[in-house]
Amino acid sequence: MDTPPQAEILRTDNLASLQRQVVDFFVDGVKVLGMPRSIGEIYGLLFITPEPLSLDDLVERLGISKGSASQGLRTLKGLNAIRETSGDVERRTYYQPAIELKRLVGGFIREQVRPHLDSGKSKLSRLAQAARDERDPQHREFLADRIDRLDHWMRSGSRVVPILQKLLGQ
Amino acid sequence: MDTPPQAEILRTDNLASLQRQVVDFFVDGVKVLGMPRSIGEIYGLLFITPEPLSLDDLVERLGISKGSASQGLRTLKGLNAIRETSGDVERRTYYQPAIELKRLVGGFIREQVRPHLDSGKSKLSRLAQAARDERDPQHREFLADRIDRLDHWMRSGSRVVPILQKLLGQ
DNA sequence: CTCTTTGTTCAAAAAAGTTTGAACAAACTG
DNA sequence: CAGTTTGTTCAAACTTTTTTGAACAAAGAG
Repeated sequence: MDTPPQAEILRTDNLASLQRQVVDFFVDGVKVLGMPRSIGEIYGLLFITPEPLSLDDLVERLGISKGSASQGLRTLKGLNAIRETSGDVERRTYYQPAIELKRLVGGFIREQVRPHLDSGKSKLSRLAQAARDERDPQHREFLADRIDRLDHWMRSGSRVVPILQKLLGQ
Repeated sequence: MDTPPQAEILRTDNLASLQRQVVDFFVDGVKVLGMPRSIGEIYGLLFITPEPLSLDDLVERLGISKGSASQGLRTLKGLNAIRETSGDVERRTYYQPAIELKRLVGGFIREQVRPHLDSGKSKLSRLAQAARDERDPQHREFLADRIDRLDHWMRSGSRVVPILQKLLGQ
């Protein structure tokens, strides 16, 4: 946590200064959300480029590997963060960014937030059961209290998610 | 992202099963928030232990190094997530968890959310300036549009934070 | 069917992030 | 003061995560 930013200097890409700035902006953004830099680079470049880009365009302009680009595009698809434009004659697939905040937030919540809330809830009920097995009544009460509190936290979280989603809708 | 959980098997600690479960629950929790496991372990153990614990208690029970424990406690202090109990006669410092969700959320927002929002805003204004330097009017308009959109996103984010904080205020 | 283009997969390499532990500082004790 | 206890620091070791790139699959073109 809190490690100083790496050099940022020797990346060999083919971007103009403004593009690089935007890409870095998104790299920071996705890092905050716990995602790898390649995701931010790909989305960022799509975001600041008027025309749709192909996988090979991304590889060339960002100076990343085909593997990274392919994997990054897959994740972005899963998040509903990009659209594929099926070129009519072209065989190659071209990508454009989804730019509606609502859509992006929705994808993130579906893919990254909900699963954790769900698995947390199931762990919590196993935990509650274990707490009931405690022999010492005093300690059992303490455990029940703490686990109850955890349960409240999780509920608060679940309650807040749709509100958040609504507030960021547009 | 999305890497399978590691073994979790060879850790040598001195915890009962239920304690271990709770600690792991918090480890997962802080990982989601982008923090290292030691933070989750320390907070988790404090959370599920009735009496205050010292740094050496944490080292011994969790099987982590003094360095980790010291650094973890420092971070938790910064987040307002623990309280130090100044033992009257005891020289040693003992720690208890702060268990009010409001307080925890507040600390997290102050330490982890606000700084990113702030640095994002300043990067964005530099970006807006750069966009005005674009020569081609068509492309300049495109850039202005995109950067304007980014600005809206940041504003939405800033607007939502205090609401979130209020909603989670117990 | 063979060649080419486009994209995917995944083991190994590299990078990033975390933990350790020995050296050090601070402050109390006798 | 010298010795002890408590806690901090930070470079090196280690762990985890990400990226690379070569091998492979799929599907169109000739």
